[in-house]
Amino acid sequence: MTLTERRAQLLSLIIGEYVDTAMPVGSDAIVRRFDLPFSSATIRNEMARLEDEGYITHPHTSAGRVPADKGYRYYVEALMQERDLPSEVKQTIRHQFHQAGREEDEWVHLSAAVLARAVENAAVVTLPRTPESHLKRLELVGIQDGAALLVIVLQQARVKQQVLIFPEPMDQDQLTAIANHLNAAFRGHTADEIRGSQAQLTQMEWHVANAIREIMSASDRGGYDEAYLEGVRNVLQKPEFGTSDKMLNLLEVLEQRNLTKLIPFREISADGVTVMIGAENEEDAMHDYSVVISPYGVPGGISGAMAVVGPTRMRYSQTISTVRFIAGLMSEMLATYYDEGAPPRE
Amino acid sequence: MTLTERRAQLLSLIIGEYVDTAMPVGSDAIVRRFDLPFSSATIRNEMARLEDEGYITHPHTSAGRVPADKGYRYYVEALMQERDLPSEVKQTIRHQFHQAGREEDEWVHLSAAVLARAVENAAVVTLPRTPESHLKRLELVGIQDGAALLVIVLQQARVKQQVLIFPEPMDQDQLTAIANHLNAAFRGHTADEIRGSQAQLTQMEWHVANAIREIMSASDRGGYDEAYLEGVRNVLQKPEFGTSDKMLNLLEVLEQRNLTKLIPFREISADGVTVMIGAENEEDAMHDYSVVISPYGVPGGISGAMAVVGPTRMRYSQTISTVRFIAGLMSEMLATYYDEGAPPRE
DNA sequence: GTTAGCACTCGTGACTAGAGAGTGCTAATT
DNA sequence: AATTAGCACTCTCTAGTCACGAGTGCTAAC
Repeated sequence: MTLTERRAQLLSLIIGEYVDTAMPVGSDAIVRRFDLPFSSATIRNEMARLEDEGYITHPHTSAGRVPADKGYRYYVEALMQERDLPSEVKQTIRHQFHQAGREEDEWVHLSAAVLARAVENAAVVTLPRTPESHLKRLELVGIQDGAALLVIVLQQARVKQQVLIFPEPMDQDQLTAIANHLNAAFRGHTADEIRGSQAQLTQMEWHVANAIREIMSASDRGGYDEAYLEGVRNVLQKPEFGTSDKMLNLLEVLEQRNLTKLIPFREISADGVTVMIGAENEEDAMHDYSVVISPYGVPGGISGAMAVVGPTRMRYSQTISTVRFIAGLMSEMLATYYDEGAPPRE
Repeated sequence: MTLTERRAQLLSLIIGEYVDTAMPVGSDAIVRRFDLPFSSATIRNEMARLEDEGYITHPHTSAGRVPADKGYRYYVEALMQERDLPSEVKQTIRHQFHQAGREEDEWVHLSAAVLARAVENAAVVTLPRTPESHLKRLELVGIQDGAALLVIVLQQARVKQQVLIFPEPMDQDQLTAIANHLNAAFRGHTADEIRGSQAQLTQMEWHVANAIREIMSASDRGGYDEAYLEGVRNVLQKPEFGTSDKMLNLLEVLEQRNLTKLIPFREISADGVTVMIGAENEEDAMHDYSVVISPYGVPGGISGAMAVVGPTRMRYSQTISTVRFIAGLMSEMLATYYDEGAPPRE
């Protein structure tokens, strides 16, 4: 399924030109533009062959050629050379990144914004999740007579909180006592272990333990369901969309944040960047869009995914490099702070 | 500056019709549509007067009339009757709300989504903020040799976290000692009080205290800067925007989340709903949009704002009712959990 | 294998004409 | 004085026509 050298070259030129201009490229135009040592007729013949084999198409007779999904695919696999990002760009991105605030959510949000800006498309970054969370510490702080704030710290520096309502008034000393007892009983445990625990608990303690279990389970389940989305505007600006229905479809899917459906997070290879082009994506609404997606995180530990979504007409090389770079940065940051190894049982 | 009874009626009809159809309404059309006891010529005369006085305009000669900002303003002030939401609608909204999760951020996010859906426009909800935060409790949990997670609980059940890097390895006992000391010294204090404190601190303790101060100050400053935005799609769907520049302008402003600029959060009246119509908003990008905005929260305590953004052609009555209702719900929820009264100094 | 030549196809933009919706004005009517 | 009928006028919108240009596909010659 390989192309002759010349056809490959030609495909590459067509894609390059089309990506830049968003206009179908004709045989004549391309000969003049690149000073090819062939006539336009030759190019036409070659184009016809490329079309026969499905790499490019025609919007209609007598328009130029437009790359098809298969053409982009071949380009990404065989023709494109992924070059490193220019160091100024890297520097800029690093700089934007170091303005990150203190919370993990903020990093995720920021990385989505930076990515979207860098590739001029929409970017989606999921919250990272841990393989299975272990309880590190819990705290109960009274806020009203019958209510307390439950704060739990999980392995990998994740903090969760919830307001608990008690059936009867509790003072801070009682709360502290409960917290101490539960800390002693459950430190280092997973949600499942807490469920199966034989520890002797008062009714109140049991109430709290229940809440803890729920929060931890939710945290284990969660992850790819929630994500930050940035740069929708970039996509809408592209000339190929004139408030068309396609665009609204995309928006609909993107906005409901049901991204797991939309973007094949599951299919991503464990390392490196995956590209899905147009109809390769099962979701109908995505048939005119490509997704460039990469996992990030610490091997065997905390991990998430980030993706770029844009029209199939996309600068794949640059996009892939950028996603790779930002995923790397994010992984670094997480590693620095959260690489804890096996959870201790103190 | 009041209108005659009939002109007011007419204005009301024009607005009603235009809001529904998005098309300029003509004298003839309106007579037939509503079986008015006048001829279209009479209506034309009245329309001409309304136009002279600035309540409606002409896109061009020989098109029907379109309400002007001033017309909408008059409508909102004098003509519109705000009716209570149908109880099914209320019930639906309440139901969606009660699926809210555990964290305050989630409530805010959810309320934006629910609001956007209910009014079929974009919705913005700021994170609520407290007047001035008091430290309630802090916790240090080691995560690596030289790093610990600082968790601080503020008055009103706000939890903040940050990873702290120490210049030298610390074990959990040392961390706990620091936390205990600082808890004793600073419980109930504000950021300023911590800054001015005379407490004797070791170098490490001082390091931590600094971080606390910073986090608290940031939390006091913050608030209106960050917000959740939902339902952009609803606005883009409206017939009046065909990927026009106006739309992209709006998107640009909305997406950068620099909402304080965009929406006059400062001008909102302490209670009740404020409406800004078209050019009443100082921001140029907003001249074709109206904003319906309401504060929410606990009087004298935690508070934020929520707003609906849509084209000036908007169902003001329904929008106002909905915003009022959802702001009320949100306030209730906050009050239930966070109404602590004056901060205790234990 | 490459190229020149040529007929053919479509989309685009400019122009025109007619229909439709609406206005504004005037003069007649109530 | 308010209302109405009548009418000329304006402007948009749509469809139709036309010429142009970019492009293709094919054939025959190099």
